[in-house]
Amino acid sequence: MPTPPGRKPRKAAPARQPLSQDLIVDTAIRVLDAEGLEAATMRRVAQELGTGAASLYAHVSGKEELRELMLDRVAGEVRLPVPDPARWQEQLKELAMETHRVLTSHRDIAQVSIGLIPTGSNLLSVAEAQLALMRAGGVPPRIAALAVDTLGMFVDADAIEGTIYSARLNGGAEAMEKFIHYLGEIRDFFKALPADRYPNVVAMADELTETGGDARFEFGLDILIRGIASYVDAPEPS
Amino acid sequence: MPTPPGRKPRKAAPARQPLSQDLIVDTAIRVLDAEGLEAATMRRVAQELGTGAASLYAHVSGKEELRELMLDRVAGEVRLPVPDPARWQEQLKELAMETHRVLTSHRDIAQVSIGLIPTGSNLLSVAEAQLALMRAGGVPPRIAALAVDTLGMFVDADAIEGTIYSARLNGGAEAMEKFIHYLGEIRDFFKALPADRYPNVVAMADELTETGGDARFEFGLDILIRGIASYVDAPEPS
DNA sequence: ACCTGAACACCGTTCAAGT
DNA sequence: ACCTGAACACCGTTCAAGT
Repeated sequence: MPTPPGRKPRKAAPARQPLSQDLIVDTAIRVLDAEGLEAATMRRVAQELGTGAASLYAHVSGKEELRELMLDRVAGEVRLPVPDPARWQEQLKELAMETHRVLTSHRDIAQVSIGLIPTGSNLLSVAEAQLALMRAGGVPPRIAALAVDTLGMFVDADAIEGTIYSARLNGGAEAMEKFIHYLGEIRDFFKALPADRYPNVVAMADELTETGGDARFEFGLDILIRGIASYVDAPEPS
Repeated sequence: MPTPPGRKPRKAAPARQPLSQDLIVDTAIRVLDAEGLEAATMRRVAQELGTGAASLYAHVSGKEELRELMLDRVAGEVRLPVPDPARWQEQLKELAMETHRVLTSHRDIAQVSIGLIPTGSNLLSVAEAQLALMRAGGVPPRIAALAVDTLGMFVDADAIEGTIYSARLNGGAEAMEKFIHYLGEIRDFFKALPADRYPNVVAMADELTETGGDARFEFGLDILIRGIASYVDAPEPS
């Protein structure tokens, strides 16, 4: 069939943007934010871009690399402090909370972070900022290096803990309600346990099933930073 | 064809054990230990049992429940202390290390533990033991409840950290070598970074890429328990 | 160089049918 | 009640073929 007059011969149907690593990561994060990490598959991201999964492999080595690129893009949202040596403990806590906030604002992306040595430029900037704060505060290098790992692990773990249920459910405001309801069921379950085998679990059922909100995270953070600070001008651990 | 004389008419070909939840969990853990969590799929476990995946659904509600049952079975291997109030901090540390040891001896099973509220009987026994130690030591209930969460998170996170690479590789002794080699590459990468943007990462490249072994884990544990102990006979945090 | 369709070797879960 | 095969709707990755 010849093209009828007045109709442009189609070149690229919907004038799609050409593929690029940035575009792929953008799209993957959109899917992540909307439906969680599990939904951000190669095939799904490709479909969102109007192509097939095979096309992504020209820009990304595979699923694992895409996930790491997503995490590093997200890490770019973390606002870094200007070190003030007098306030290093406070600033370290704030940075951990800011990182936690950014991670949890992107569903279960923290899943990618745990057990990953940071190599992306934004992830490295966060690590650099943590190290700078501790060095300014006089924390010995070996302790500071260990503390970066420990703090990162703690932030990741709590971020995962907080998103695992809401990520599994459909998300949205009703997810929170469902979680509260689930916690109530757990509390009743704990209270119904045999008191001779689990006396403390039964007795502390209420305390164990309090959402805590950010309090639990801050509690852990406080004792971690307290511990780090205890090595300032002190001998290293044997 | 009639059955030839002297040959028993086949009833159940290899006289297979009938399916049961225990048998399914046993088999799943065998696959886990041999090839890691990712390999322990419904289909794979069923195949190992000489049947189809659909057959498992009569004994287990799905993949998630199977994983939780696997974790609880593994938790049964944790040796629990007899509380000695005078040594509660030491015993709490030992219990955390024992849990860590058991988890890491089953590949990446810790992945299942993080972000899961314990409901299995063995998991509850571990939590009960932790609570008993802290209560014996005079830790206030609210702090003890928070500390169970925090300690569990920390143990899980470090167990994941330690197994993530070996689990991804084929496992075995050469996995460790490969990991050491990978760490060396990361160290070189850190040292090659622009020193103006990442001065501390460059300067501390060696410290940041030390395997640390169990030292890092113990470091975190020490400061966590130190922090918990600081709430004994002290006012609760606001 | 980049993109594609098709294929390969997998997933978890459901369901009608069998015993 | 328990088990099964087949089907459904997915995965990640590879590869020969196209432009």
